[in-house]
Amino acid sequence: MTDEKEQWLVDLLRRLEDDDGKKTEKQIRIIEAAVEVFSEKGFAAASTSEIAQRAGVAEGTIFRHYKTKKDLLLSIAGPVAAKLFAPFLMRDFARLLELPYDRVEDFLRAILRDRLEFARKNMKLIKILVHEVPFQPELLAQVKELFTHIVVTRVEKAILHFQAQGVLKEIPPWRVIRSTVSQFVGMIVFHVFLAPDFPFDEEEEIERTVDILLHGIAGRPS
Amino acid sequence: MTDEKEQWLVDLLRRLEDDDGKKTEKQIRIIEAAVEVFSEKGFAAASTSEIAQRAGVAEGTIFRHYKTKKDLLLSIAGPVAAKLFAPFLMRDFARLLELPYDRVEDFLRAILRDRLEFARKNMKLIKILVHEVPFQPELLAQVKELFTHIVVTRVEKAILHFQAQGVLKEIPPWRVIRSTVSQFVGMIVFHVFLAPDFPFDEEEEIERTVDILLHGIAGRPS
Amino acid sequence: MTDEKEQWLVDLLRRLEDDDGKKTEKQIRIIEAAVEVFSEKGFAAASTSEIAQRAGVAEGTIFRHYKTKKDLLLSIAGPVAAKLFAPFLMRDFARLLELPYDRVEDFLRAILRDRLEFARKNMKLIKILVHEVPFQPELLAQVKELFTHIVVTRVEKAILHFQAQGVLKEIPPWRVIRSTVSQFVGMIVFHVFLAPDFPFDEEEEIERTVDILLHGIAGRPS
Amino acid sequence: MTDEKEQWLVDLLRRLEDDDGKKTEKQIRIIEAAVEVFSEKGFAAASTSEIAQRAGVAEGTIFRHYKTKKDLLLSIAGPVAAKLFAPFLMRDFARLLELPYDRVEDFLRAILRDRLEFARKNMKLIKILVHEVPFQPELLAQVKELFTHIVVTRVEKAILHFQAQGVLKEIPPWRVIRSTVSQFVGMIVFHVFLAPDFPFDEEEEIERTVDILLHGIAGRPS
DNA sequence: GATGAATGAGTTTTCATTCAT
DNA sequence: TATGAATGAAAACTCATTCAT
Repeated sequence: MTDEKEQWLVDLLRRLEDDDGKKTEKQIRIIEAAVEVFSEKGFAAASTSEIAQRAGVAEGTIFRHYKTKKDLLLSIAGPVAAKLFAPFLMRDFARLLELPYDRVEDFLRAILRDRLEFARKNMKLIKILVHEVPFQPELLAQVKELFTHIVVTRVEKAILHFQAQGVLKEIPPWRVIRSTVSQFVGMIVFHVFLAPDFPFDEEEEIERTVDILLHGIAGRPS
Repeated sequence: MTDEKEQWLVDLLRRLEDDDGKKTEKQIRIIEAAVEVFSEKGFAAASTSEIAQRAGVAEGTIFRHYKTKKDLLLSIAGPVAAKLFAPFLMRDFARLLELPYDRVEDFLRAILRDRLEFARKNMKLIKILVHEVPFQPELLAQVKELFTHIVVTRVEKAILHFQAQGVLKEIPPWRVIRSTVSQFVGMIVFHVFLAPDFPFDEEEEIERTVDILLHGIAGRPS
Repeated sequence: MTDEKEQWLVDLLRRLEDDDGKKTEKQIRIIEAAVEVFSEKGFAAASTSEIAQRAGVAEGTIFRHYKTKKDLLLSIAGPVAAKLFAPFLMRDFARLLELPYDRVEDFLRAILRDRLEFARKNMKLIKILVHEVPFQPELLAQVKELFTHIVVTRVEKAILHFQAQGVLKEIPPWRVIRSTVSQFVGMIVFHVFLAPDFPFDEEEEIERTVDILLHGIAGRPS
Repeated sequence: MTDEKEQWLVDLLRRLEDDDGKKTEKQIRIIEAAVEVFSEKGFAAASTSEIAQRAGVAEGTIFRHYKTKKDLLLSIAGPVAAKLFAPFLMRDFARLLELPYDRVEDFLRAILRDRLEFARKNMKLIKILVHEVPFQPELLAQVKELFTHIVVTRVEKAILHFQAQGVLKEIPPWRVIRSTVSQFVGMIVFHVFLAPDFPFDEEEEIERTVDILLHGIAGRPS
């Protein structure tokens, strides 16, 4: 990994932490209210006056902290994009390659468990991000940049490593990524967004999902 | 299948066909323009005046045909929801159960091929549907109703049938559905929406995707 | 009475009768619907499309018969104004002066009875007239012209005649007119518009009202 | 009078006074402009843009103070309804019953004088009220409630009291009320609305009107 | 004569943003 | 820093009127 890329990562992580610091109480209330309203009605249909009302501040106060309504959106949705990919940015991720090869399943389970938890805690933020990405070029660029960066610098390497060990099929890495993301996203969307009341044993769910990802849904030809 | 359910299906299909009939030329231009603008900016951020302009009609003309802007949206997004599930409503689908058991892969490929084609032809409509469903209770209800109906009356039966034949693993049907939908949606989203310029051999893509769905991404422990 | 004035009266009466002749069935339905809608919502708040709908004709049909919406109003409200004053225009009215002086009460009763009946049969039309007169200069002029004409040419003469006979107090005729109109209008408004369900013996009501007009509400100082 | 009723009265009077307090200058200008335009064209035909223009404010400003155009109307017409009946709500009114019986005429004169003055000062407001009451159920209900309340709790008692003293004829109170209202309204409508330029000696006018009300228009049979 | 789709000017209403306090 | 009244541009929607059929 080049110095430049390391720097980028360090900056990002620092920004994410700053995020929660140095904010007045009103600013926090504004963000919270904005998250609520944006996720309920969508960005375009949300009105700053409703946000102000729910935050218990004057309309003008919003514009003291955020130049425009879109600024407010970006200050909310931007960090989520980064946090979404955070696990892959952590130094821990690199150690993955040192794992004994038969622990890959554990790793996939850990990732899924972590992102499921994250999605549950950040439902509204994720809803906002997903809905606004297609309409906000800045967000789209940010997400693409993050995703590409991560995939290129880390995930792809890991996949190739596991393929060399024979743990994964010899198929193009992007296909592995796509399938994994598909299964994981499908599982998370179902449990968090579509059927949040569906009762389930989380650990078993995770295990089954990883199992299907690895071994498919076909029966064993006897 | 009960008569009542058959009737529902017949009604729906007829409605879908009527859809394209008996429309004045201006009405068609309005719909086309609305699809464009809605998919570009999202429903809330789209203005009826821009739609009118692109359709080359007076703004009032829109409101002669559609009582409100939301009416216009629903008249566009409603049918898409139905068409999205159309293949499962066709009589042909029932014949699936008569297939020789080793042809299940062919069937999955056919479905994926068909929906990929549909997505490509209806990109904008699907984008609109997906984006507005969470904000329009009417749409949500419609989609849920369709999905539930189809799953309950048809797909589940097919899955149980194939499981009895040993073609599919003995896991809860909803898990089969979720995994299949996840893989298929992931593949379609990637090729149609995220990377439409990615060069690929469609038939191979389909085959690989079905293969991963059925047999997973794990390597063969030699 | 001068020839000119006689001519005016003759013209008016003829016009009133023509009114109901030579009208197509659709025209009649339009008028009826317009009366309904105008009286329910007021002229300005009434829409031609609602009138067309209630009349069961196409919107364009209204404009084939009436150049503008206001035209439609005037064709409805104008005649009512004339009919409102009709009794004073009739030849019979002139004979009033030949009545024995002690029959004045009978005459007042007859007028009140007649106008009460008229109001009951033309509630909606009168409502329209009253509400639109202040906003439609043409109507206002028409009403003023009619009222002045009648008062000057007929009623005033009658009052002076009765005063000469000692049947009426020696007060300015306009004061007699005002008091009479006030009492009569008050009575009609009450029974027809304000409390149409108030049960009452019409003949007694009329008698009492005329009695109060003539002799007041004061008790007899014993 | 029960406590509850007293409370109602107190509330109403306080509301009427508040009415003129705590209003920004722009708000006052909006009200004034609205009164002008509503009285000139009627509510439905008045446009908020004209009101804004005459008030010298932006159109949006109107809607900051009044949620809808109808809100603006009600905030204007509502209080008028109350003020119209105010004299009967005052504590002074109760003292009427203590007057020497031969002062009833003075009392009627005072009422008439007061309401004549009120009408002159509030021509436009009264015009608006009268014209909109039939089309705004809220207003109608308010007026009915006020009128009924007053009549039942106060006026009727006074009439019975005077009848017991022999000052008024033994006729049903509602008939006394109707005749009085008719005569007074007739007089006020004439002098304020129909013929505002008619030159007259106000005191004499009032006296004559009360005289006719009390003793009628019949001549003294000599 | 009758229709009803189309118009476009006008209406009420919303709302992000500014600014004096 | 915070406020909230004020703005005005733009939004959704209405409707009397026209005109080709």
